[in-house]
Amino acid sequence: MTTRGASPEGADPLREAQDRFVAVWGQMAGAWGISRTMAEVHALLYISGEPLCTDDIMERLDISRGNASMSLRALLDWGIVERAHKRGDRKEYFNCEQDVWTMFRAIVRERIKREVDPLLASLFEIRDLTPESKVPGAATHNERLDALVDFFSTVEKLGHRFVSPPGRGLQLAASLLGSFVGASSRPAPTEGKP
Amino acid sequence: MTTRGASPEGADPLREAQDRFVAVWGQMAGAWGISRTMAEVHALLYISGEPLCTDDIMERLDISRGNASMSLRALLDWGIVERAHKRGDRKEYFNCEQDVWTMFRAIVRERIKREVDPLLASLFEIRDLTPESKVPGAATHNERLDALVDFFSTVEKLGHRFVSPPGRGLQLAASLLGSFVGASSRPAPTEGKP
DNA sequence: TCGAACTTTCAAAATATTCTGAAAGCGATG
DNA sequence: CATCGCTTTCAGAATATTTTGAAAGTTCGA
Repeated sequence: MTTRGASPEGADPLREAQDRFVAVWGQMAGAWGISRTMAEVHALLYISGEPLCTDDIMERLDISRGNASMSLRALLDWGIVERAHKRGDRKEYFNCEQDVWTMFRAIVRERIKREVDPLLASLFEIRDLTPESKVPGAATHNERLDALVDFFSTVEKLGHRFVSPPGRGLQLAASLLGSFVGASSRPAPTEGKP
Repeated sequence: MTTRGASPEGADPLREAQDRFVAVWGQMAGAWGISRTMAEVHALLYISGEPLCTDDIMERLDISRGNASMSLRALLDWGIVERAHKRGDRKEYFNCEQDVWTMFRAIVRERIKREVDPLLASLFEIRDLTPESKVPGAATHNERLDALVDFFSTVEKLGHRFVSPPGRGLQLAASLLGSFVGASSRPAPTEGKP
């Protein structure tokens, strides 16, 4: 169906842009430690901006029902997609959080919980394996562990600070740091970046 | 064979703690988008605090020469491990950056370069597919893209600010935000820690 | 209580990533 | 300039992750 018609109406540029966005977002997935499909589902819900049902997603992304279901479940767990319903329709629809800052606050919250907190717990345990009184040679080893503990404690506190208020955590941090953000101030739009 | 002098037990607590740390750090790897082995090699170099050669790493981690070589190369590319040499020894040794803040600055620098910058470039391209003059229905679509562009532009600027100075970027941000960081303040470590 | 309309689950299949080991490469030394 | 000691490369093997699809589960209306 995507065969380009010679007429100006042949291609749908909006659809095309959406597909590009879905692909780009999907590529990021690896770096973020989630599956490509999960990222694509999220991308589709975000960029289309309206509630979609499982079948919409299956068809648009060409994935199986099971895959769509599991990806949606994971997105719900992350708190960046929510269920929605249409009157007189038994199907479930899904809606992506549309405020970017709220979305990333949810992501940060979840990653702290899943990654930073367990890591800190492990670091404490590991440090307790080598009390200097019992393990004389462990001084520098313990210092190295402490340095990591300090670092991740800071990250955790900063994260909570970013996550908890309804306000603009990161933006606030940014302006406090002296950079004025808020206008997108992009480089030349048409062609690629330096 | 690890029997060290008068130690009553065969166990070496320091070695054990190192192994635990290597395992824990390795588990984080998935979430960070790097391979488990690469993270383990890094963990070993960090926690042992001294230069190790390829054979040390192979033996300690029980991995092949090829794997060790590739992981080390990747760590060098990330700029968190450096080559070292011992006099009268032809082997190459490897040294991990020992300052945690410097280490994470390198990581942030690299991730911005590899993930954020290309993403921003793609977002600009995608937005240019749907100028409102040519694609009347694209207004909200473009707004959604702009919201992401703004967000990642902010992230990029903040990142550079954290990365560039030799000082304590994140710590500074943290204290400006009003949280007092620096003491690790967590479940009581068995050993007294200031 | 039944059955239609959906959703979720999960074992097996498909796919992607990581690891190995042997061979090729490299550069210092005799 | 041949050899030695060490490092890097890469095709194929091993392993891990992701996806599918069909069956089981759930919910709602009559």
